Amino acid sequence: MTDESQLRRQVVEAADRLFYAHGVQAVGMDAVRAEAKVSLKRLYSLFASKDDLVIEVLRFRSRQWDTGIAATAEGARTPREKLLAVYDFLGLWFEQDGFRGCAFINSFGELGGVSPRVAEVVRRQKADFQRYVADLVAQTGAPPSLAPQLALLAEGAQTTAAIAGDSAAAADARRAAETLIDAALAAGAAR
Amino acid sequence: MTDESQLRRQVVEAADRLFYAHGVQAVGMDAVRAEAKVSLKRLYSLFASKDDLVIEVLRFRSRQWDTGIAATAEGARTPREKLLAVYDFLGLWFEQDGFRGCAFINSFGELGGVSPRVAEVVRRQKADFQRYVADLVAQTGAPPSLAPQLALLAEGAQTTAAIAGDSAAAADARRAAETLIDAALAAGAAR
DNA sequence: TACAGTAGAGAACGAACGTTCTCTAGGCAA
DNA sequence: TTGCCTAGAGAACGTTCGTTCTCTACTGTA
Repeated sequence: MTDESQLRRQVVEAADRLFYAHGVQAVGMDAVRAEAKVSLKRLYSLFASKDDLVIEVLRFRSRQWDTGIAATAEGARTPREKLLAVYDFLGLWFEQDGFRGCAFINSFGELGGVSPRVAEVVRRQKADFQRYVADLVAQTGAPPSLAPQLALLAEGAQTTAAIAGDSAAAADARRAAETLIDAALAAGAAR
Repeated sequence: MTDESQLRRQVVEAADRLFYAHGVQAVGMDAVRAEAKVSLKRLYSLFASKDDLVIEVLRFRSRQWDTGIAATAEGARTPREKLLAVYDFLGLWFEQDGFRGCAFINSFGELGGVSPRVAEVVRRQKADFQRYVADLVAQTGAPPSLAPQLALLAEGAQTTAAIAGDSAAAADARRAAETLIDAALAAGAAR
């Protein structure tokens, strides 16, 4: 049982590496098998189909994102700093070797039009992030309309960094976020 | 000759519809043939391979984007209004039936990892847009650092609207852009 | 009418892929 | 040791897809 869940994780991580680097459809199940160092039989005993594996990989990425964001927020004290920490987190990520954008956005572009399950997982992930930002915005006392604006910056930074191959988008987004937060707080205070 | 270029356009538009709706790899050349109402032989006499067709479709989208943005800017007088018109353009696009995000971002996610040609076309398209925004920013007199911030909002709006299936992202981006532009101009004036 | 050339329809080919099946070797109980 | 069960390696199967080939019908010309 523990052995099985450990194997599942091993396969999911291997598939995640390959899917992220090359795209889902460009990676065959045999390549996943080789990367995960499992037999094809075992692979199909752990996941009924490639579709199921793809969904599991996305859920895995989702958990990774959550813990990464939470860890970065740890180092920040005020809600404002926690919000800005999101962009610092993005900056570190963009610098990593093999960064190729947001796996959810990529998967949505590739499979969202044909796989409702993929579309749903991606939608949920993005909705969760919107909620996370909205909570922090509420804690700053700024009006709720600030939250989607800050989320837009984060989404835009991910695609821009991926396509331009330049991590500067994180710093750009952070500076824009500072301006927006300060303006929102000033507008609130003036009222 | 004119006949040939007209046929090419007919095929490119058909392929664009299918690729955009379902993703490139989910659409076979036979489906393109059916949608374009051409024979397979003719199809391959117009485009040497599916790869070539994909590139041509992206270039077609690129021209469409350029003319769309230019047309929207027509109705605006000041550089500031031209910048904000970008988000109005996005808003109209998001409302259209079958909107499924930015074709360049989608293609990059699907094929960027395996096709350098696709990655290059996407990169160029996004760089052109950055330049367009930077030109307008310069005309407003705001510091150049404002430009990538405004571009981030546009990129983020496209993915957010696609995934959430909600066109509100355009209005969010527009409001954020107004705030950023005003803040940048105020900071410049204060100096 | 006879014929050459062209283009369409779609069959055919070869490769790749998701999935299943077969064969074999190794471990373990009796 | 003998027999049984499991699991790995990878062959095999059925399908899909990109691309090419074949056959047929039609057009225009002499």
